[in-house]
Amino acid sequence: MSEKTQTRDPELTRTRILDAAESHFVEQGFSAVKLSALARSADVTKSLIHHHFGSKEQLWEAVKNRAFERYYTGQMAMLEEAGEPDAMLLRHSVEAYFHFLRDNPGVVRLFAWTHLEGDSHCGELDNQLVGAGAEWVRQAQMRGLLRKDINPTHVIALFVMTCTQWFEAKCHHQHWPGMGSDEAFLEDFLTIFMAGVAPQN
Amino acid sequence: MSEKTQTRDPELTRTRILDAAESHFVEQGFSAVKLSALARSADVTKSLIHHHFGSKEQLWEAVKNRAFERYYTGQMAMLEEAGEPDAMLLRHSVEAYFHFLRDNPGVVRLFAWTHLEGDSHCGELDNQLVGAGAEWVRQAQMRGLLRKDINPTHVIALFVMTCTQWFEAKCHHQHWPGMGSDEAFLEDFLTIFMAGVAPQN
DNA sequence: GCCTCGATTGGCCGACCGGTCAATTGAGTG
DNA sequence: CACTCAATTGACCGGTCGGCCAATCGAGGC
Repeated sequence: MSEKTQTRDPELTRTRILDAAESHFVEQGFSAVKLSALARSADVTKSLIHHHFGSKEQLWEAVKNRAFERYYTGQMAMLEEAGEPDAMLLRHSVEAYFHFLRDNPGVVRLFAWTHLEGDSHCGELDNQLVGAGAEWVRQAQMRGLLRKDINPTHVIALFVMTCTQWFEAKCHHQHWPGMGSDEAFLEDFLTIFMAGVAPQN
Repeated sequence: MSEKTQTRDPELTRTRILDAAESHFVEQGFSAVKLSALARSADVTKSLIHHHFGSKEQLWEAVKNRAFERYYTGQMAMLEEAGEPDAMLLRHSVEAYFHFLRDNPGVVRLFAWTHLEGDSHCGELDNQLVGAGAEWVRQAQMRGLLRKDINPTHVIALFVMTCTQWFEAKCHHQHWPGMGSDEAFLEDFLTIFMAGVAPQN
């Protein structure tokens, strides 16, 4: 059978630690996390964490790497199933990205913590992603689907940043007077964005 | 003369501590800051910090309050000198906000740290700001200067969030292929944004 | 010239942090 | 079965964290 009842399972232990660590780091950032509490919530001894990951810093790196790899592959899959560049693709990409972030709040916070730390590594990870997106925009521009007088990379950056900030700073602006729901904001953003990038007559 | 050479100046001490604390907190966030290092860089004893501010947490609150008050009054001043709602006001507001953030990188990071902490207090501070901005958008909509089918608050939120995220996550996307300078991005954003909120024919 | 009271100092404390280590356990190997 | 080696444990360490306190200092009021 596949389920092992063995008392020792280093692989499972590793992921148990990683899972607990991710939730702690996502919630509190690097320096506020205490290894003792982390060990407790992973039902593991502190020494075991050091055995598997070396140090708190290395554990943090491991957590980030795993999360960003998940993010990266998820985005890559999205991008590949996108299909032919037509008028609606950009709209659908924005919607997909927005909903992806909504469903993965952890990754948004992880990104935010690393931004504040000045860690640019995770930013370099999605160079390909952005490059591919920008390339698509460029093609759409040539086909007359999008206006030509804007930097393709900026188009991608604009919607990525907007989606990110919406979820990252939600606690900040959710009390603003007149603020709508996730979907209402997305709809208005898409209205403005799509009209803004459309070819001018 | 105005310059006092007295050995004791509690007011100056307070601001020396606040200044040093702000730069530390901006750089490292709350929990990574060590009071001992902070005291050293403020040229002050640790005890003196406790004497004036009570605890690390209260000092953090004081730093945030001072910074956000500065932010708030700065924005209020900007808003009041804005003048009559004409076609260019929105564009100029975006430019002004963008450049304000560029020239005050500390406040961006301070906002970001508090977002991640889940502190919604500073978000409530600018309810009036956003309310006033949204009201202006509403008037512009009625005058036919802006399209009517979008939530005014979302218009404000969109450009605020974009400017914020641009500076907050700069380390993340500055290596993206094809990314332009501050001004180049602002120009493209304004192009898209202004075309997007313009009345549709 | 005291006297008062806040400003300021240095020394100190208990808690707890991340990390180490020697010892034990258990699963695989031959 | 014995041997090996990684997994796992619990006790422990040095460092330093935020915070406290008694003593000293200095400016201003009477």
